[in-house]
Amino acid sequence: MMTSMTMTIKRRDTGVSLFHALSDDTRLEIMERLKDGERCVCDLTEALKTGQSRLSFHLKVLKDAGLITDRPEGRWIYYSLNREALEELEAVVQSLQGSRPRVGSSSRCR
Amino acid sequence: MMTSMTMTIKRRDTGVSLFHALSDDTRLEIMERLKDGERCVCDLTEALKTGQSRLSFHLKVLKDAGLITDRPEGRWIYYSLNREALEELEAVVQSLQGSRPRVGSSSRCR
DNA sequence: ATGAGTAATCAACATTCGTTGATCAGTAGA
DNA sequence: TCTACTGATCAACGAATGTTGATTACTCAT
Repeated sequence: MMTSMTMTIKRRDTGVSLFHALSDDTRLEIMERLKDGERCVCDLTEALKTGQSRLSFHLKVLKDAGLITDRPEGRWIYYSLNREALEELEAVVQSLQGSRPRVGSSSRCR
Repeated sequence: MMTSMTMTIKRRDTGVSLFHALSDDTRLEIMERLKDGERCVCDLTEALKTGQSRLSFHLKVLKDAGLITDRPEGRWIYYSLNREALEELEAVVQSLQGSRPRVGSSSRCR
């Protein structure tokens, strides 16, 4: 549990990698598609109408960030959302919203 | 108010630009600093111990994404968080978490 | 074993992003 | 007006990211 309102260095790193993974239209659309349940790469290729290696690249980015997981079955590989990573993401966002400015906390330049 | 669980194209675009703006350590640290209240560029330059043009570049990215606003006063410019953009961000994150997979919604490849 | 299907990886290339130092525009004070 | 100061913008460069087509590894069916 995170008690401090100040984001730790570790949490900032986590935030940077989560935000980076989501900072692409194709990857956000992949996340969208996975909300309904797991999907194999062939489904996604068809749904997104894109090349296989391109999709594979983006899946890797999401997987490396921990946002999705994969499960091989036969000759297919199924991808799913990782709900824990999304909770972590929400925590990062909330820590950005967290504190309210203290009265008189504005700096004064002279 | 967004009713559909499906992210619209517009919301995806918003998401991409918000996530991109936050996908950098320096920018996340700027957001951190602004949580306490508005700060002028000179304060931030000193706090982050970085060059002026570099900081200005990152402030512009955050501002273009709508995450911060600026207010000129005399020869200084004060930056603040834009709470609305943070709420928008939270909404995007929640829409990623939104639905639970329906039973039997997994695709089956044959 | 062979052939077809699925998906990861690689190399090459193009595009985008971040950094640096210089210049420019605006403001305040002498 | 002249000077000092703050901060945006620009050009040049290098680094990181995304795209494409080809290759590779693996599984399944025949």
